[in-house]
Amino acid sequence: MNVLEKIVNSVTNFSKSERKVAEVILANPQTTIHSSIAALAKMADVSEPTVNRFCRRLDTKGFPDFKLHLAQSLANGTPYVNRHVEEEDGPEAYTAKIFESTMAALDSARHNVDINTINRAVDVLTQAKKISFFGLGASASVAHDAQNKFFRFNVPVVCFDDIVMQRMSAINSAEGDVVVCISHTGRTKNLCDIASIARENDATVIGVTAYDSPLARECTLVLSLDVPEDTDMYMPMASRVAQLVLIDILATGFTLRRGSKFRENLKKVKDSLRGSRFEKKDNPA
Amino acid sequence: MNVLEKIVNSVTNFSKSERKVAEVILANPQTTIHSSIAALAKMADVSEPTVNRFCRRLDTKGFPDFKLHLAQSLANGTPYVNRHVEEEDGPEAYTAKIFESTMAALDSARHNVDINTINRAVDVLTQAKKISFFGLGASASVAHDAQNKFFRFNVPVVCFDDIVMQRMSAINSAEGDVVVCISHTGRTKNLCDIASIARENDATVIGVTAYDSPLARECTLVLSLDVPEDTDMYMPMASRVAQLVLIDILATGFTLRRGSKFRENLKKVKDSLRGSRFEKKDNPA
DNA sequence: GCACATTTGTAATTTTATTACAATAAACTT
DNA sequence: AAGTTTATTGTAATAAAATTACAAATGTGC
Repeated sequence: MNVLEKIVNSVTNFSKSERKVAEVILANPQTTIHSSIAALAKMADVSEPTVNRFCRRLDTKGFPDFKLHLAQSLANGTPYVNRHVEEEDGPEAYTAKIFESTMAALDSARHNVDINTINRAVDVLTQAKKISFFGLGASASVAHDAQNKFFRFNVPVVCFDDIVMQRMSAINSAEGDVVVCISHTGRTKNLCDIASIARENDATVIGVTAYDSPLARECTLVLSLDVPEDTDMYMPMASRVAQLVLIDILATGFTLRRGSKFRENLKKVKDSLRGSRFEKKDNPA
Repeated sequence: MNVLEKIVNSVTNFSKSERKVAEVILANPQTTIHSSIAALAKMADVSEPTVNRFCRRLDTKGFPDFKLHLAQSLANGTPYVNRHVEEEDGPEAYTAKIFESTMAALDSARHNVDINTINRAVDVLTQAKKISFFGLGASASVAHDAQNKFFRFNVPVVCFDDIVMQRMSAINSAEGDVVVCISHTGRTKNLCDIASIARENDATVIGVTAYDSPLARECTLVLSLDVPEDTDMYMPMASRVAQLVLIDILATGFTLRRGSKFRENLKKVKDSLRGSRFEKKDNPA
């Protein structure tokens, strides 16, 4: 356990003077690691040996060792845990929490995702005659993003966030076409229909969705991303970031499969943007 | 920069004896933080002052301070470094690399982002009569996502990924309106125009873009995210994830500012989706 | 209110780090 | 290549910091 947490947890075991020391340390931990035992003792208005005893009570070898542990706690604190945003949080607090819980979500997704399925999805995508990305609501922007990526590969790509268009597109799909359905919950009725229609027309359907959901059952291949979502906010946040990263992975797999010759192509696409941009001073031509 | 990396990087600037010290430290960093200067000097077979000079060369105040920095580096363990995808990478490799570099990007963004500006942006957004999100290319999907979030707040929100629509919308903006322009590079000419037009019409312009870019100069408020992008892939990946997280943060700040009463509203929006979804077995009604 | 235990502080000691300076080694000049 | 300069390293003295031993003070139970 982290020293800082340890201090908080064992406050009850401390004596009066030790508590004074704890308070000073918790109030300015960053200062503490750069202070001598004498300075800290003075700040807490106790004697030096009291500080030393305080350190020992926390199972450290002494004051310098304690500072080491404290420094480590401060370096990363609780690395990437899913901390929920609370009513009273100020900007620093909620910013940190959202970054951290997003990272925690990615970390979790990384361990849960099935590499094998990813590989098969890449297989299917590289051989596709046409690729369609469908999503609704929050997942629509993920579908758009996917389109923006795969479009660069010079493959026919479509993306619809309109049920009617999706439906028409699905009905027109044929063998060799790949339909990617994106939905965090996997319970959106309309999207399940789309998946079902596409399959009936012999398209391969990849679901970026929850394993064991109605949508998953309609798909040929399911890419599941078990992400713990903070439902307090009533908005999909971390889950959608994980979906995007998954798209990045599929796109990367795609380019790698196609080989280096193909990557020249990507460079061309990127270079084509130059005309629409202001040049960087240090990057003429 | 992390002390360990610093040692590796500045190895060329070291003298012979200092290099001996560096080797010993790199070989057993964990031991180092629990050693005295005398012990370390002996291990490296140099004198104590040499060790001290070594520490100073690394911009630390002395040996104890150096140990503190080293402890922090070790705590971090630099778990999420930006590892580049390579030609020969298999699915496990590139999947892991993309997850990790995305997380590294978020970690970096977290430390670079200016909380103060975030707070001011939230201020401005909560007071907006109308909010517009504009992005082009890869940033368009970020804009869509933002729309999807802010739309739930029952505030007038628009989002265009079409230059003509953006232009018309910008020209019609007025005091009290907030325009959010999203662009990783900040060099997209058309978007700079939009920002400029919006400002001329007294709208507040928030730029989610690179600090010190043409777009940034047109904005009232700049939210910069200094993310190291893997340009080998010729696609914006990590940077766009960071932008999304930033949107999440702004949306969260918005809801917190509005208070708990307002959050009831969000729940209603979410509940409204129920009809379009298959119910969960364990969640009837 | 006294004996005992716990907590806290003072002062001495020890450990640890730093400084000042001298010796050595390397580089450069003529 | 010898002499001069500069950089590097080490020795010994000094200073700083932390720890220990012990004594005073405070609190607790009977």
